[in-house]
Amino acid sequence: MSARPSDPPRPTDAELEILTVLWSRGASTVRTVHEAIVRRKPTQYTTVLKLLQIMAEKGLVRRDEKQRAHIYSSSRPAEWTRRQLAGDLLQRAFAGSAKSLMLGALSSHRASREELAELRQFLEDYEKGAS
Amino acid sequence: MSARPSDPPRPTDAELEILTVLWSRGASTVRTVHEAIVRRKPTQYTTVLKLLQIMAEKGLVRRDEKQRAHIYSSSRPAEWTRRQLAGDLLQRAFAGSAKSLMLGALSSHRASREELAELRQFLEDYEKGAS
DNA sequence: TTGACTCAACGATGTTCTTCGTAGTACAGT
DNA sequence: ACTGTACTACGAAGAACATCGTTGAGTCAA
Repeated sequence: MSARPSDPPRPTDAELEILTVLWSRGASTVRTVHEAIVRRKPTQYTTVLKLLQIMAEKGLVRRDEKQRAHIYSSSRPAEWTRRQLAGDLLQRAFAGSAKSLMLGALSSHRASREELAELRQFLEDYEKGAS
Repeated sequence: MSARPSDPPRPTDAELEILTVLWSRGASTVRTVHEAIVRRKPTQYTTVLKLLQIMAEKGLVRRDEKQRAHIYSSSRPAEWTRRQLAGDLLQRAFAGSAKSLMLGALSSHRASREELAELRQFLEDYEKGAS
C-alpha cells in the first residue's frame, strides 16, 4: 500500500503520452510507438526512442532487449499509474475533496447518459465495499 | 466557454502550491503567502516572490501595486483552474473516461461516508441539469 | 561482400522550472 | 538627516524536459 522506494516518479507530459500508447497497444517496439505518436503530433523517431530510454532508466517502462528491436512495456498497469495521478492531483489541487474533482471533471467534459449510469453504479459498488 | 487566447497556462507544481494558498486565504501579500508556504516546506521569501512575479506575467495571478507591499490574488476562481486541471488530466491520462478518474481518485483516497453521500447527491443534480 | 535499411546509443541544444543571492528603494523611528 | 527594516527587482545557476542530428552496429538480400 505504501510507496516503495522503487516506485517510479510521476511521468511528465511527453512520457504520459507514450504510456497511453503502451497501455492501449501493449508491449511495443519504438517504431510502433512512434507511428502512434506521430499521428497526433509531428515527432522524430529518435525523440520517442530517447524518451523511452529515459523512461526505462526511471523505471516507468521495462525493456526487453532479446530481439534487435527492443520491446518496451509499461512497468505498471495503467490503473496503477492512473491512480497515482488522480490521487496526486486530488491532494495538490483539490485539498482531498473527491467531490470537487468529480465536479471539475464532469463540468469540463459533459458526460453521456451511459457514463453517468456507470458512475452511479460504481459509486454503489464502492460504498458496499468500503463500509 | 471556449478558451480565449488570454487563458493562463497550466500552473506548474510550485505555482499550484501558491495558488492553493491564495484560494484559501484570498488576496495576500508575499509575506503572508510565504508564511503559509514555509510551514509545509523550507523556502526563501524571495523564492515565493519570484514565483509570484512569474505567475503575474503568465496571468495566473493579478497584482495590486497600490500599496508598497503588493497584493496578489488568483486571477481565476479556484473552481475554474480546478476544472482545467481535472479536464486536462481526464483527457491526457484517462482517455476521457470520467469513471476511471473517479475510480482512481477514490481508490487512492478512501472517501468518507459523508463524502460519498455528497458525491451521489452531486451526480443526481448533475444528471438533472445535463438532460 | 557490399550496399541499403533498420535500429540503439549518445551528445548537444534550447527551453522551462526552481531556487536563491544581491542590489536598490521606500519608510519609520530616532 | 541617518539607520535599520521591509519591500521589490533582477540576474544567475542548476536541474529537469523535450527535441533532434549523428554515429555506428546489426541484418538481409543481391
